This record gives sequence, C-alpha cells and structure tokens, in this order.
Amino acid sequence: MVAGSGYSRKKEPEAVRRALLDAAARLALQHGLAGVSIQAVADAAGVTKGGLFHHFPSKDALLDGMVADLLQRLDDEIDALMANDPQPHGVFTRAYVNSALAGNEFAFGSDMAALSMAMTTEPRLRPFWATWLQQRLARHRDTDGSPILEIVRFATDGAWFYGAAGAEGASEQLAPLRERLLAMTYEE
Amino acid sequence: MVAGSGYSRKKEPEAVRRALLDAAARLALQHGLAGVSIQAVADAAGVTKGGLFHHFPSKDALLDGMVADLLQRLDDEIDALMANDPQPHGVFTRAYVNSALAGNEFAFGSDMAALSMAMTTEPRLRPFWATWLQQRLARHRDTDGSPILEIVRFATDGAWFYGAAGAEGASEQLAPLRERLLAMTYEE
DNA sequence: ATCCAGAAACCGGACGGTTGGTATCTTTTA
DNA sequence: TAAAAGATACCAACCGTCCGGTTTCTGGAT
Repeated sequence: MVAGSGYSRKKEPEAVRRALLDAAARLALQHGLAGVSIQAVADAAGVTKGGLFHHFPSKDALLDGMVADLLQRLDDEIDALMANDPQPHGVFTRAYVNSALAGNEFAFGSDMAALSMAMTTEPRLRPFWATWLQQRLARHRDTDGSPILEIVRFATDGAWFYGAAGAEGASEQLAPLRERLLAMTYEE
Repeated sequence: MVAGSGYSRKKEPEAVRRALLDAAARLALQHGLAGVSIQAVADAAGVTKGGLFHHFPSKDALLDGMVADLLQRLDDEIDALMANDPQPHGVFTRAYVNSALAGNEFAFGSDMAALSMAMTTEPRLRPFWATWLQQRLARHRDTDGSPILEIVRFATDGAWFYGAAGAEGASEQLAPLRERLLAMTYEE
C-alpha cells in the first residue's frame, strides 16, 4: 500500500444505493430537479461519480430508479394503513388521504414532493404515476369504485399540491378539509 | 453596408417579448423545464441570445415573467367565463372548473401545464400560484367560500393533474367527473 | 484454515458539449 | 443623433459520461 494514496470504505452496495436514491429525492425537493446533478447526488451520498455510475448506468436510470422507489414506498405505506382499517368501503381512498395529508404536519417535504416534481418536469416519467394509480385502483374497484371516492382522491391530490406549493396557513386550512374528506369516504 | 454581413429585422419589441414568453412556455411543456434554456428559447422565438437578454436580464427573470404571464392569462380566462354566468353562488369555482377541464378536449398541452411544471420544479416559483389563488379567493369569498366548493376546486386540480400526467383514457374518465363537479357548485 | 484469483464495488480525473452571462458592435427607431 | 433593439463573439463554470485504476469481497482449491 502506498502511503497517503489509499482509501477505505466498507462495501455495502445496497446501503449505497439507498443513500443515492434518498439523496436524489432530497436534493430534488430542496433545490428543484435542476439541483439533481450526478455530482451533487454522489456528494450527498458520500460517493464519487464513478461509484454512482456503477449503480446507475445513466442519469435517466437514476431518476427512473428514484421514481420507482418512491412509488414503492407509497405502496407500502398505503398497504400498512389499509391493514388497520376495519371498514371495507373506501379503505383504499382513506389510506390514500391519510398518506398524503398525514398527521398534524402535512407531508410537504416528503417523498411525494420529489415524485410530483420528477413526473411534472420530465415528460418521460409522467406515465409512471398514472399507471400506478390505475393498477392500484383496479385492485380496489369493489371497495373504492364510487364516484364520490374518486372526487375525494382527486381533492386530496389538489389539496396536497396546494400545501406543497407553500401556501401560507395551509396546515390550518387543510386540517378541517382532511376531516371532511375522510367523512366522505364513509358515505353511501 | 458590408456585403453579406448585414442583417435586417423589423423592431417589434412587444411582439418579440410575447414570442419569448410563448416559446418558453411551449418548450417547457414539450421538453420539460430542463429544455428551457436561454439558447433554445431565443432560437424558438427567432431571436439571438443577446436579444433575449435585452428583454430579460436573467433566466430567472424570464421564468418569473413566464409564470406571471400565464397567471395573467388564467385570470383573464376566468373573468371571461364568470361574466357569462348568471348564477352568483359558485361563479368563480365554476369558471375555475371550466377553465381547467375545458371543452371536450382537456387542456393538457395548455398554459397550465407549463405553469404547474415551473412551480413544481423551481422552489422559488412555488408561492406564486398559492398567492394567486388566495388573492382570487379573497375576492369571491361571498360566493365561493363554502367548504364544498373548496373540495370541488381541489378535485379539479387533482383531476387536471391526473389528465396532464398522460393517463390513458383520461378524457372518457374525466368528462363525467367534470359534470359532477359542476353540479356540486350549485348545491346548498 | 489459508491462499489466491476474479469479480464486484468504488475512486477520481478527463473529455466534449452546453449552460447562463457579459461585452461590444451594428442597425433601427424616435 | 441619442437611445432602444438586436446581433455577434466570447467566457468560465458546469453538465453527463466515460474509463483506467484501486480496494474489498467471494468462493473454490489446497
């Protein structure tokens, strides 16, 4: 070993891949998609550009991976929420609402922000979301097929978007809205 | 005049400015915000970079101008729609719905696409939209203040977003939804 | 148990191209 | 003729990508 020229790093490919994906999402919602450069992502993940390119053959592949990962997380979160819901009618829609407008603090800086940004900006990534929703909806047609629930879901998207846009007093405004939307999922 | 080196162009500053704004919006929804470069906008508008920089001192100024212009157009369109609506209750919300989900063909490739893209991608531009909505809403609090109308507007946003994402069969799916939303604006 | 290849993981500099921006010049308009 | 409108040339910085090199891991053969 040549003194001073060596470098050492534990090889944890999965962890690095995770770090890269997380860094990409974080950079996206902090500085916009324009801030997601190979160099920036690599730096934020504690890896060099070369290391990044070992995991993702191109930037497009990185963004694709990011979107797929975020959709997977959303999938899991919704599944978890659905598991704790005894009422069959509108389970998916309720989980959807609670996932997007969660807790007292809304998911502004959350994963979904990076997702919506990616698909809005990059035309190539647009169908991903719609496809995900349609597949998910096909699975829950029996419990979540009514027109009212469709409106509830779309309203959730709009409300989330409004909050993510950084509207002042959005938390206070959206809290009662969420309750109204949830109440609507039990109707009919 | 040196032979072959001369150039001639009618000087129409306002027309050029319009062309630049339009070109920026068109490039945005065609190739994403990443496709909106100074050079590309200038080329598309039939002007050189120098010409562009005469009208907009920076790229940020160009994007700000684009967003402001798009919001202005939206303002005008909604005003026009409201003028032809005899029913006071929910006028603004109806105009909002009709503007976003207009005609038989939805406004996918429309101005709003560039708008949502710009504000989603660039964190700096995010407050513009929310501010616009809040100001507009303050003007129509008397006629459009009810919670139901709020849900209708948010659902409109979500539905538009869904359509803009390029979902298959969105037109067929969203047409009845629009009618339902419009019907809701007359309730109560 | 140990060794030793070979593969996988990671480094980091170099490259050609593009970016936003500036400075200077020419043409048109008022 | 002064100022606006636009053209042209140029720059430093950054971009995504590539590639040769270095380190660590893995699993047979011994």
